[in-house]
Amino acid sequence: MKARLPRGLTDRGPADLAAANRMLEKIREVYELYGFEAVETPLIEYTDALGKFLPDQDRPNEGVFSFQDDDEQWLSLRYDLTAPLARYVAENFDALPKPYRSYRSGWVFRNEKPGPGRFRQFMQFDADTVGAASVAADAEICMMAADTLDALGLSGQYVVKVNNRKILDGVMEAIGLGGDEQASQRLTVLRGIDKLDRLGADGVRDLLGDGRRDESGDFTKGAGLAPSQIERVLAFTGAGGSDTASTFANLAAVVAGSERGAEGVSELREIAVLVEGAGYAGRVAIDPSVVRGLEYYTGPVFEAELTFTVTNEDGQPVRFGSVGGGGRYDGLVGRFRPEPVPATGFSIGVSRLLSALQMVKSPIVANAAAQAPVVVLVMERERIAEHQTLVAALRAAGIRSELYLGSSGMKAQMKYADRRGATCVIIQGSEERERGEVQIKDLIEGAKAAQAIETNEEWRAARPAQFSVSVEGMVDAVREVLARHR
RNA sequence: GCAGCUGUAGCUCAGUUAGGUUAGAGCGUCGGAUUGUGGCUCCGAAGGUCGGUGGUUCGAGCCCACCCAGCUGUACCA
Repeated sequence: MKARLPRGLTDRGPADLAAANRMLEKIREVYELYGFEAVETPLIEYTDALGKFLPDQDRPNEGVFSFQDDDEQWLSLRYDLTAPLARYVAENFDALPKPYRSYRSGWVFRNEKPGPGRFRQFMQFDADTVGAASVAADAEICMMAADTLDALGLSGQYVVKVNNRKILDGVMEAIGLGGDEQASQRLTVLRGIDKLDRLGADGVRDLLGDGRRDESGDFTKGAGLAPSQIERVLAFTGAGGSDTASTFANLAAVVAGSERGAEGVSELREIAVLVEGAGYAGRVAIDPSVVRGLEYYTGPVFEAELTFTVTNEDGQPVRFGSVGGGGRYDGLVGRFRPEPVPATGFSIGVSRLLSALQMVKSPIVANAAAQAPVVVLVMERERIAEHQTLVAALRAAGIRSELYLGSSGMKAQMKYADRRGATCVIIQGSEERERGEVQIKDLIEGAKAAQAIETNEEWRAARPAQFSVSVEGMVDAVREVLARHR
């Protein structure tokens, strides 16, 4: 059998795990500080609780991993953390304080085509406030997102962009796409706008009109809007002015004649006032080009974007882009309840944010991995118990250490220690044992010394960077060596 | 799903103007020189159904058909 990792999934090593844990801990601290509390829900939910999607018998795993329970009910792996939270809140509604503010991180799964930076299993870190209809809740979430990015060492390198779905609804109304029968056309428009950053205004213009042909020759059908309708939509996405006042003036013009649009503008204005009043101007900013592709948002929508540039595979500098997003979803919890329940939340894409932190060499994630263990070599196989006492002494002193457990000779053991990244090894053969001593070899110093050595004979004779200490002195000596290379 | 490209050793790739004996290299791995010392150097070894199946041919890694897988773009992403 061939060992192979399913596509779209990934293994993680010690360095990645340690870095991710450090980052998650930092995010958690900020969320706790804001008074959010932890909650965890399972990876599996009833399929119908996750959304309107129901697996059909032919393709039950389209988009979401699904399977049938022994009672034939459909179960699915969660594809985000929002729908399971909605289920949890609805199910425990009477016991929870409202507004209920909670956070959680965990794996989510999507059965979609993977690509660079896109996996079928990935981690999200969410915070949500359920039961607060005020835009103050939305503003708080945005400010908390900003504080989180600051805490991670990204100050000045991000902006949390805010928009309002109601304004777009107003624009749709104004160009005659308001009715229920045009819902699918509205969704096409929404998704077209969402690609603005990737395709530019011209690409989006094609998508809103007849359609667009990509470089492989594949054709994507457009929304079929008339030129005047398209320009009105683009006037909305391009309404961001040089300052907040001009942005709002542009927005007011774009939604002229739509009550819902005006409501959105006024909500957005309220958020702007709250954010500026709290001193977050510049970090949290109004940006009409943010729409988000999801249908369930009902009001404010946000996106956290990193503004520094990275070079892509073609050598072109591009913005790092979005590391999280969210918005108000007043309809989701209400699906399980007789009364409507307002809610708003924000979701961080953990692995994307982590790669950003690694890219800017954030101290939060640099050298997060534990120092490699001290390796005690086995020189006299029949006296393994005595070697074990050396390891035990190191461990008792809190020093990460291990006994070589393979069957190879000393040379191979040295190679093993080298490959482990060990800072030093402990050598006790019969000579040292009889003297009550051990040899401590500093592998890092030794490697440096080796660079000056040319010949093999010299190399073998030199035995660089190693010294003898009494068994009693071993722990202190090892501590010194470790401290030198920390 | 649609479109394009690519499949030769663990990895990166050669494989020559027209098909021609036993398919190569570098890196990596393992062993030895050095049975108690990482590196360097030298020597050696292991490792391949040439993605699969069928076809053309005296003969296929190379040509043809179909299939599979991977990559890239695009769509979908509730």
